[in-house]
Amino acid sequence: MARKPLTKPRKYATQERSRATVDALVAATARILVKEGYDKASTNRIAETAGVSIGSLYQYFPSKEALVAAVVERHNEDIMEVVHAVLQETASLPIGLAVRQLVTAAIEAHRVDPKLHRVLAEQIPRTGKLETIDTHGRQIHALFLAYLQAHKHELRVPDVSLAAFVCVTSIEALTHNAVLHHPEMLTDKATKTLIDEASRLVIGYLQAP
Amino acid sequence: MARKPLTKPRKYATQERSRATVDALVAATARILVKEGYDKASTNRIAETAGVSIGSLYQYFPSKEALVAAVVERHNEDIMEVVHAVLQETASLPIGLAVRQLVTAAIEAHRVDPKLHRVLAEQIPRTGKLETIDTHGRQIHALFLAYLQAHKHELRVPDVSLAAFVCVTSIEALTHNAVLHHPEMLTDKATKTLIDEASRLVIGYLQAP
DNA sequence: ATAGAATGCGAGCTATAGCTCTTATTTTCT
DNA sequence: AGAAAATAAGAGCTATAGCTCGCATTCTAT
Repeated sequence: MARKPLTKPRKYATQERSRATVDALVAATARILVKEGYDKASTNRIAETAGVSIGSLYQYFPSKEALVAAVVERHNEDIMEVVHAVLQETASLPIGLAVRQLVTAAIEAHRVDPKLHRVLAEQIPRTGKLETIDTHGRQIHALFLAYLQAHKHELRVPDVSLAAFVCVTSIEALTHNAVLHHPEMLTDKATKTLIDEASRLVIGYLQAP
Repeated sequence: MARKPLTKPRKYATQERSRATVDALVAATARILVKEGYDKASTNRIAETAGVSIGSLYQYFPSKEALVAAVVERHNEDIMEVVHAVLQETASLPIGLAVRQLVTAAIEAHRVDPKLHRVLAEQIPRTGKLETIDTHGRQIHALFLAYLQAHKHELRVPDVSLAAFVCVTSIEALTHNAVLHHPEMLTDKATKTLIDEASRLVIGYLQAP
């Protein structure tokens, strides 16, 4: 009924031309996701938008899901770049300042491509490959946990790992929610207030008497 | 090409028999969502599982989306029942105790039907009707804001409304995340610790010196 | 220059999703 | 009892999604 590998190996691009194709496909996928939503992002449409034939598309991506996964990964990388940068500068700061930086970074991260972020968060069914792509969540958690452990003496919490979970989850939710569902919080003034409050929340928690 | 309303009005069930049909359909939808995931939940499959013909299905639900929306609403109602109950008992308590109750309620709420909750949160593309069904989020926010306003004298926050946003968002994210992605936090002991920490987080924030 | 690999193409297949419409059954009302 | 309204049934239509496969084109390397 279905012979499996009669077709060519669906492998990574090696020549430059093909890398361009792959890039075009991923870019087109992102564009359509943002402008038209997940439903309209059919593989045919993606190929067409990318100026690539449907056959070529399937040479590099075994499924629509794989395409979306690539977009997610690319977006996560973009975000991690921002976060990483800020956290680096922050490593040696005391908690009071570091947390503030972290919150700021979180907001920055959510501003990288808010529309795409929203689509990825709200419209994409996490199924199959997509199910397991919370990479950057884990990563941030690990980074922040490391920071906390290095500053253990400044803390008053019973369990550092749990504390990291509490902080990261809260900050992420706060910024996510603000950026995606409360545009009124994005004026300069409101953003500042939000940062203040989020920082107060977390710092108070970490250093409570 | 397409004549619009040549068919019967797609209206609400009035007789008892039809109410049963509707219930069966909603229940079947929920069951399939949980057991098979969103993709497998085709209208045909739903009708079959409900023991109802596809024609009858479309007599009451104009689309698959409407069916899912019904499931979401039913689930939200279930959750709001729990939350409402707890918040009622809590209205006159001081913040220290009230927040603890609220956190507990949040966890309870997430335990109503975790599997369904997860599917609804992770697999359902928020599109069309679904886009606007965050009813219960708004509701909880309003309820908690009312509580905070009634206890304004106990607070030390610059903006009560913003404070409500911060608290509700954090608690929701914490419990959501814990219940859905950290089953190890669901032992009795771990849950207690989580409640302690979440409460400390929020109370510290609301009453900071 | 030419073989062989890598890449690109796109007509077209298969499957199924969502949905309509006609016909049959049950309920309600008089 | 019998007419009319409400409800149920399900064969089957339309559309399109995802994807394959044979062939054409372009690269790479000798």
